[in-house]
Amino acid sequence: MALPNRPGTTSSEAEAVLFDLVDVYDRAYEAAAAELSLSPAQACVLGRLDERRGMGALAEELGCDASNITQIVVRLEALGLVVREPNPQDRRARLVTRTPRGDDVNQRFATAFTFARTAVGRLSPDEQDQLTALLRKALG
Amino acid sequence: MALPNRPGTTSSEAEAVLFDLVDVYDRAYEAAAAELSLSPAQACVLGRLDERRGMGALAEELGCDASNITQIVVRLEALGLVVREPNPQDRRARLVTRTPRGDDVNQRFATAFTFARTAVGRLSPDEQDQLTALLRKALG
DNA sequence: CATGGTTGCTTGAGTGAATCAAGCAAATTC
DNA sequence: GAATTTGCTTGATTCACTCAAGCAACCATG
Repeated sequence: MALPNRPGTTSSEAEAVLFDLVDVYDRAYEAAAAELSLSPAQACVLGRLDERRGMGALAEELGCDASNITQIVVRLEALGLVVREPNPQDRRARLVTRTPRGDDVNQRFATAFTFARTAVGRLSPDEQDQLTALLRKALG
Repeated sequence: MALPNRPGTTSSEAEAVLFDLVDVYDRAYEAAAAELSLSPAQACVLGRLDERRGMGALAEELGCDASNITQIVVRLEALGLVVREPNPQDRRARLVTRTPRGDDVNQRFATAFTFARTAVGRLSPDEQDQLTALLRKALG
């Protein structure tokens, strides 16, 4: 299990709940990925492939180096969850697509990662709206 | 930058804001650690050392293998931020303490990691209470 | 067109986090 | 006092991540 991104001290109660939330969320994400024998990074990339797209687009969206994506995609490909096809428009580029098995695993991941669904589900529709508004405001 | 723990699809708005929140939080934590040339895991361990404690206690609190803690502490020790002293009560065990430099770096990390403080600070005291209550309820 | 720069991706080297298995020494239990 | 358990470290392995370098293919511009 990955170490939490949790500071040592907390000044307000609201902050403390926030830390808890992030911690529980991250662990749930990791656990859901692990159920399918995926790393969090692999689950994340797999989830972005509803449409076929290039390596560079993935790197940019996910905010990391292209070579990082290469590695992760290579592993997903080795697992048979993804294929890299040549891009007919640009022979340098490669388009990544989920295989049917990849679709299946991705679907099962979405089912297994219940955290956000469950958490939001504990709130009434009104409360959900309040939460949304408060978090939007807090995020600035 | 680490890949986000973000699923591919989102069903409700509240969920989407939650994903954003976690994403922004994690990136802010990582960035604050990076400012001090620490990894997130190192910053996390350093933050737990307000009192001296054993390796095992750290591992248990942070929910990971003891050997993982060993590595991280070894690196923190190499950076001069932490020392491992023998435990007079139990000669198998070792107590980890921050050095003065460790205290300083930890303090500067706490200052640099403004995310939660800033986010909560955008809310009025009433709103903070509402948020706390909603998140508590959502966390179950 | 040629040639020079840019883009898209991969490779290689290096670091760190994480896990598991194995080991060792000190403590505990019986 | 022998067997077990506890606390930690070591070693091996995997993966994520970054940076630098490289290689094609694309795209100017003259």
